[in-house]
Amino acid sequence: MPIQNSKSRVTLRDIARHVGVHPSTVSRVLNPGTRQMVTEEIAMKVTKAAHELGYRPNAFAQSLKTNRSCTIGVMVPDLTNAAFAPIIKGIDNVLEESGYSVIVANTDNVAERAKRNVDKFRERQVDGLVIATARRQDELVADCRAEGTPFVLAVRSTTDIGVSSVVSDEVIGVKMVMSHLVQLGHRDIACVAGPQFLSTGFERYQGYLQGLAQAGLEADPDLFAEGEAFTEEEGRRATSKILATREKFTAIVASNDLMALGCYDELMAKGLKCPDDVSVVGFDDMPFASHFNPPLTTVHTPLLDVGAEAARILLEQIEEPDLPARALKLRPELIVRASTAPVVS
Amino acid sequence: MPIQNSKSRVTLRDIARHVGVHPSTVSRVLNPGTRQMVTEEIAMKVTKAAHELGYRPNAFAQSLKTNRSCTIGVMVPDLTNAAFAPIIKGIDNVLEESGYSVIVANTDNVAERAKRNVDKFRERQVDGLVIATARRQDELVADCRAEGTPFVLAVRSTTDIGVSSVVSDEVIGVKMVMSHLVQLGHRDIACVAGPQFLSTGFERYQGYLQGLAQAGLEADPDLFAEGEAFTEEEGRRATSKILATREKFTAIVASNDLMALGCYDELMAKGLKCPDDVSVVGFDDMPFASHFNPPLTTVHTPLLDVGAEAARILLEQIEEPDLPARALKLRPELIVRASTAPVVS
DNA sequence: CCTGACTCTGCAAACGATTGCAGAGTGGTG
DNA sequence: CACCACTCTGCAATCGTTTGCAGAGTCAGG
Repeated sequence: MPIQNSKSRVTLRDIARHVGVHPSTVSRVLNPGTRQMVTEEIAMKVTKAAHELGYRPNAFAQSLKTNRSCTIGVMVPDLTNAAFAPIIKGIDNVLEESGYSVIVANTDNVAERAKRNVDKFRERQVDGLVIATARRQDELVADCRAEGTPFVLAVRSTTDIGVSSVVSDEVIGVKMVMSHLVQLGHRDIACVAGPQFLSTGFERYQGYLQGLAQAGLEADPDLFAEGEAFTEEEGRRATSKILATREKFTAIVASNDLMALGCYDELMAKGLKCPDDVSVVGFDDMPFASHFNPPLTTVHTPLLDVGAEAARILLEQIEEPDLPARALKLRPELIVRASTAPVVS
Repeated sequence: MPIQNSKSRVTLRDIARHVGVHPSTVSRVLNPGTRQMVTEEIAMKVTKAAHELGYRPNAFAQSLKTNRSCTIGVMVPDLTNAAFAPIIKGIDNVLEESGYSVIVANTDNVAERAKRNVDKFRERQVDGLVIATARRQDELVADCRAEGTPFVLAVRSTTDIGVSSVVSDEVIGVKMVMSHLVQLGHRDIACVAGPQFLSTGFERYQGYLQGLAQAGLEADPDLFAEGEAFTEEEGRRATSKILATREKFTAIVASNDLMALGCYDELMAKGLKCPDDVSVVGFDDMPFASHFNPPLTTVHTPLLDVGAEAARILLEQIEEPDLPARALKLRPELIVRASTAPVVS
């Protein structure tokens, strides 16, 4: 087997010379869309030669000419947060089939870094963006709209209308939680909320309020505390704040699983037992939520599907830029585990 | 504010025309390496114009010309496995500073998919690869060597010599585990091993054997079971196999945290308590290992650092392709939590 | 004042593909 | 037999940069 000099790439020209045709002919053969333009016989020879010589199209040259990179950018706030990996996986799964590649960017929740990343994406001419970092009011999103870059929001939406997004239906989710708790006899239900500038934090809190109202319960400001981030520490901090001002309550709705974990920590530190003294419920159903102590009752967000759907919508949008924006809400599911229990009277 | 027609990109030419110089001059100004070739006055004007017009270099054109894509590919077996996200994050962190972007590929542990992904990477002319999917004998790795693509292995190494890799020092890790267990009085220690075709699975098992020997204990084949994958189910299956053949043992060394979780499951199903009846230790210290029930004693693998170092080595390798390969072993750390306890006699 | 050394800028040819256009060849029809 | 329509292939421009080379200009030294 002749060792192919790895420095010298095989180009269309090489094939052309080898077969004895013009490079453009080779190009036509190799592009499915134009293949039928050339005689079958030549086409065969070209394909064969291409294969033998080990031809690999130069993606840059192609992109330069066609202005499409077959690449999409994904922005996540924190790769380490177990919730985002499934999203990326979902995206990757559907994009792989279409020959797209995904470039990921980790913003670590800093806006400035997000901005830099979008810039980098633009330089790389990504065909579209999946944004999982959006705040409810996000200038980056506004920027993308203005620039005309196709993009779709995942998990977190903005207040703007007319932008595509795929999220979990938070309202339904919280309602399930609230009726579950009420059914268990809880009447004093606290809310350890996530940041209100994120749609997830906001909507889950709003849903909590609605849920209370629907059950004929009154919202007590002392039973609410907002964390500054969706983290365990903030969950703990918020819980401790509530515990400090208000003694009696029997359940906590945390805005995501990590914060719920923070509740666990603080309750344990204060000698309270979950679920015996206080029931806790989270959101997202991240991996291992079933292995926490106690196994966490939570609202399952179909993250893989969120990613997959976002990718599909984005693909559509890239194909037909004039398509109207689509806002998709996926159905969440209440997973009852051991962190919620009937209130003992 | 004049709305810039988003269709028409600003090119070097545009700037050149605007300032009244030749495109090549603009190019020189904008490239840090050649900037001092041109008069400061012109350079200033160019920079200013570039900024005003909102110039963004076209990465394709650049790459086409320079043959460098400032892009590296990362292959992971499973994005959803919490262990791999930190690696990617580590990589991203150091690459971002250098202006590189990372393209991720998820192989889902299927070799054929890995192959496709490497092909895709080649088409995209990635400057290098980080491979976290390597088997001990990996033809893909051999392939990459043959092709001369710069790459470095992360977390998992191969039997080849002369390839760069950064992994955790498994031997040290297991030794710490074994002496910890022995010190607690354990003498009948089982091993729930991961796949032996992966370096992690293999070395952790070898270390286990060495550890036994060092403590003057004999290896009992009945106390060993190999899972086919690093998953909770396989961990559970292996545990159940050991439980079936051998009644008496007081500790299990699982080859990673997920498998340890499987041990938990099976022990509980069989009515055994951890750590009262059986101590369990895992590997990796994945996020939330501290929240399992009981909190898991495990060997912390510095995944973020693994990623970061891999990226650094790769960068070096790209800069100077003739550099000798470097195999880096990072120091793991034993994290003692509540899943290990003294053996009660 | 001429020459040589130097500095700066422009020219033009790449990089590897795509694509509108035109021309060559073929075959069918009036 | 002439002409038209049609199919197939080649030509050449183009995408936006980079870069070796050459020419223009400056300056100092002899």
